[in-house]
Amino acid sequence: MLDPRLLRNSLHETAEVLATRGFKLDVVAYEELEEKRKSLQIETQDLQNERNTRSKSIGKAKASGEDIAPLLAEVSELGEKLDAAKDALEHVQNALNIFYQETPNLPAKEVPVGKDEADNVEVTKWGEIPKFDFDVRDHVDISERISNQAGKGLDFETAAKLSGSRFVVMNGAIARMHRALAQFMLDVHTQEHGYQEVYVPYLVNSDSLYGTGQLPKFGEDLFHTKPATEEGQGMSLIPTAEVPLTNIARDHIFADTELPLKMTAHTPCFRSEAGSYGRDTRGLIRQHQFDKVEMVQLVLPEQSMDALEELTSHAEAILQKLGLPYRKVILCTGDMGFGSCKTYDLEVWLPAQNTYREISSCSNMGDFQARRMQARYKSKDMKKPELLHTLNGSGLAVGRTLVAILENYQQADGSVKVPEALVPYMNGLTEINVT
RNA sequence: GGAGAGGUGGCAGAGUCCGGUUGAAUGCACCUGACUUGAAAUCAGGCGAAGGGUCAAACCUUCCGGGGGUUCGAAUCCCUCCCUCUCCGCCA
Repeated sequence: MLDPRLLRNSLHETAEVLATRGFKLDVVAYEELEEKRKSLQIETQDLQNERNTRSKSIGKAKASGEDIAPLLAEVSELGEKLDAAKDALEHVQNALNIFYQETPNLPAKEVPVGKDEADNVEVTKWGEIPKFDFDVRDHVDISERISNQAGKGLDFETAAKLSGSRFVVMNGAIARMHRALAQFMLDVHTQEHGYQEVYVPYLVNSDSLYGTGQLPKFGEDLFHTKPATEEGQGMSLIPTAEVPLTNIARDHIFADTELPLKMTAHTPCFRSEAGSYGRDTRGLIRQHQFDKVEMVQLVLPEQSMDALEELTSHAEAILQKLGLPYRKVILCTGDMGFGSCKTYDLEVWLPAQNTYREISSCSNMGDFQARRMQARYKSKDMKKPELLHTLNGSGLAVGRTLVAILENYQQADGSVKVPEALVPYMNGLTEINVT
């Protein structure tokens, strides 16, 4: 959520900036509502004031034994007026709330203006793109030749029987490497990057989803145990650990000395991928369920831009340690997520696709989520608590990292080398052989 | 699943039976000042949030888990939902 004052005080400038993200703010409708809100609020408060004053005098009169019947008669129609004013105000306020809730964050000034993915700007490239003197296989082909008694390394057919499309069963050394990757990432972040390891719920309530911005606008991307909009509170499967990790700060006031707070968690993530039926149907790239190691930082406002650079470098460190070539792009205004004011994507090289694919997304959300969550901090010389800033990033998406290793480390005979950094996590195994 | 207790300011904790001047006693924490070489201790004062209003104030409104109701008036009465705790049962 944006600061309401931004819309109230500099509506047109704000609308212009939002337009660079492809968001059309209905300025006329907003102004009309805001004007109504103001007059209705003043009217309502005046009526409430009158009611309060009269009620108090009734109380006094009663206490001193006077007859209160005439006083009661005076107030009789006040209640109806008040109710009408309240209803009208509530109506307008609800309409305004929709504006506030559905308006995305403002991009930082340095974010390149653009329409979509194609306008993202490459910042850096790392690593050598591997050259193969044989026909490269994609991770699905590779994994089919690495099996165990239970089945193929990546078994999509069995998963489809169990659950449906976009699920996977992993077997043997592939499953082992998947597990090893998550352990490795957690160890690096906790031991080298200063993150606190956290275990979180995978089912969350709608307040949490609202806090990080998934609701009310993006509910169809999630799996719900029952409709979250219904009364009675259905819980939803987390689409990312960002949701539980960030909401730890909800309705909390931190001492400034407690910040920055850096947290990391390994969780499964669940996404319905409602809008992507035709895309990435083969392999592990786009699944309804995937594992991810997430990093979240809660920081002082003036530190959040530096923190974004730092957090992104933490995700890069994993790719570098694994020796995976990647590039870092800054997302343009049109491609950024709803709550972000600046986002870097890390894209790993996938030989079989002959292109870079997203493996991490690191965002500074500014105070956007904090305002929704009422996540604040206070220092000794501050009179009032202020909103803190939140950041999050994948460090990394585990499934896609597995894909990248299988494809980048494949050898002519179909075997796959284990990246050096991962060998200790694979019980000393240096190579996964064809079976 | 059964039985009971409870959700109040940064925290702890009164008030709820018998509705009125209670945004809320008290303690802790915190801030300012006095005393002190400094600190501690002591004393005096201050100290919730959101919104409106103002140059700034004054001032006004709302908020005692969420929602609804009764009433001129609700932290206090009624309904409902959520959550926490204790005991019993079941269980990884």
